[in-house]
Amino acid sequence: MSTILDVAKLAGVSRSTVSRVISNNGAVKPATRIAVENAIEELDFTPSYFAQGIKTGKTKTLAMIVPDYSNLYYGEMFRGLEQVALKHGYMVMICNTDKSSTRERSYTEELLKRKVDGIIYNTYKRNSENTQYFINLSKKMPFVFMDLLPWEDEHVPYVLTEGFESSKKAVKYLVEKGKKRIGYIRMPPYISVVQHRYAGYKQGLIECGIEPDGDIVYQCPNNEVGKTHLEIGYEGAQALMSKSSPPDAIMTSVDIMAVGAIKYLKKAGYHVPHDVAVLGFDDIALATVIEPNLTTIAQPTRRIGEEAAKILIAKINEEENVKDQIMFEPEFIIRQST
Amino acid sequence: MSTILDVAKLAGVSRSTVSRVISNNGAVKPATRIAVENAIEELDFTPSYFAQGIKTGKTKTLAMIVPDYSNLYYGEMFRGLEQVALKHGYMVMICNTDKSSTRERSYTEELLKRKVDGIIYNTYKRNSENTQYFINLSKKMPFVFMDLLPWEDEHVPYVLTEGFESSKKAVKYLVEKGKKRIGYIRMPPYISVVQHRYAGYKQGLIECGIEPDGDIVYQCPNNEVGKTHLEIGYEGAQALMSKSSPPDAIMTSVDIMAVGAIKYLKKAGYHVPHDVAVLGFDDIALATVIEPNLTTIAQPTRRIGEEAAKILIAKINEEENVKDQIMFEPEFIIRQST
DNA sequence: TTGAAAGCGGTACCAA
DNA sequence: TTGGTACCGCTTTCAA
Repeated sequence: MSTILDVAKLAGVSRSTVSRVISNNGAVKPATRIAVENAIEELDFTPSYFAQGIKTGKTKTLAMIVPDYSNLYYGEMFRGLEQVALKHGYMVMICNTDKSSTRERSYTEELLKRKVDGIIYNTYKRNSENTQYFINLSKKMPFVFMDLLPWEDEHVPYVLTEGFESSKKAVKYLVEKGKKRIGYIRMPPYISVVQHRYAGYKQGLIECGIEPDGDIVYQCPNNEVGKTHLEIGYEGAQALMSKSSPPDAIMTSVDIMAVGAIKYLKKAGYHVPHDVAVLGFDDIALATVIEPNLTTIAQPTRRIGEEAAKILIAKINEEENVKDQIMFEPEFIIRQST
Repeated sequence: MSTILDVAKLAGVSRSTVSRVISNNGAVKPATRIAVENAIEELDFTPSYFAQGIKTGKTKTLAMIVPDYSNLYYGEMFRGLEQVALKHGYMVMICNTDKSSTRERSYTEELLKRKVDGIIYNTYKRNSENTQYFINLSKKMPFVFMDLLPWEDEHVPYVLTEGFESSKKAVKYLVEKGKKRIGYIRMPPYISVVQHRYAGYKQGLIECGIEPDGDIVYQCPNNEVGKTHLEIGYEGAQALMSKSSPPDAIMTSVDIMAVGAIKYLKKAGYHVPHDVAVLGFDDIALATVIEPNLTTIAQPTRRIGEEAAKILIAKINEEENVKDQIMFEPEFIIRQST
């Protein structure tokens, strides 16, 4: 492995000049630059990340914290992130926290030690302690919250997909389709982004002149460890259909729950969407695999990842006035399940 | 951020002594060690990865190269990998190559620059040029091939799941079920691990006294860019069923293709498994979501990731006689699709 | 068992 | 536009 000194000697210049060429920082006469570049080429020289980092403090590394990597949603987001990152010479580490707040913290501390340049944080819970920790962190380093509702009183960078209005519209669509009793399967309320969607659902009912009925809202029992979202959807549908006055349509917080719900409904002999319509949120790949294909409120997942990476990189480069709050409009995709 | 010098001052010793304590390298008097540890604690000091790395060359970082991250199979593998890595203080970078050999190379060169301590390589293609490059690399640094057939003439570290015998057995099972014409949907032949499975399929037929018939083997047109495996499965089933003498059972290289095949068969009005049985390989989560649930040859995917990490870490620690060739026996899981 | 000091491979300031 | 040089934070001889 050749060093900057080897290059300097071969090119007949000083180390400083070589440094200027490789970091593209400072004026170098074109002829000199070419000589240096040739020397770099000839020696197949690449600067050491360590030596660079020790001075600059930059690692050219981003990290993404996710609650559950077995949800393909994050895989899709990663692809967008990776693409932008790579274009700018960054690499991405993935930190899977298994929905544990403790692991979110310990992982983050590890990332800080490693001096990653920026962090993308996919929230799972919104409890005050962890949340405050991350809000503080977001003021000290490039940081983006994903899928987390903005706070009124704090400026935090975020990228998310609108969930209130879109859920409201979905309710109206179901009502127009003739559905009278629209149920909901939701995650625990401390998961904030999903709260948003649920609030839209309730508001939609009210605007259609329907009184929201808590009896046909299924909420996952408190923090059921080990239960996948698929299972929650399955059990939710089962619980809702066993009510004395069961729903004729079911909305869910996320697609994968809707898939679980459909699985139960079919098994129990209900026809989807004739007996019960089902509507999801996300538009994961699975939505077009299951039958009937899932009607859903589609997030531009890959683009979300791309934008997050762009925000981070702009902040790392200390660009002024970075637009660091982005809300995407989802797309309502009607398929066979409604 | 405090430095080693701050710790040294506070503990009343030299930088060298602090270094000996943190790297656990060299003799330190117990009392001194405790004083240093207290100072470290008090200052919340953590050594800089850069400064350490510049001397030791170690980054405590692993990388995993995958062809297509939207296949959840790799997500599952990552989980196993991550768990073991974390326990030993390592973090993992994921490199998604989109099945491009060029990107495999460029990504790897980036990893080398970053001095990652070990690489896990999920092969997609087996072309001589890239393969030779990686074989050479595997002799120079901790490296594990995943899902790649061993070579006769080279010792390469690998972790994979047996595919020949298990595929053979699957054929026999289908024959016992009364199936007479067993077709196959496969990936292009340059994907070596899948070759293995296909060879087992053919051998199984022969041992059952059935002449393999190329007419009911669907092979994805050469390197169809943009086609997902799901789509290939769909189109494969379509092609096979349009033959003058269509199959009454279909095996596939991987589960996700089987899912695509089932999707077509149902749409075209065939009953699975009565008209056509379908059998996959992998046991991805989707296998129990689709209907009918997929019969498959299950890989212990998470364990594969764990073992790969263990091999890598053992090699990094320069342990002697590391068992670096592991073949798992798959489990045959009978569900509803056969 | 400890400390002094010379690197490691770069960056960046200052002077020329 | 260039070179000299003092770092960056840690490791590792070498002497004491």
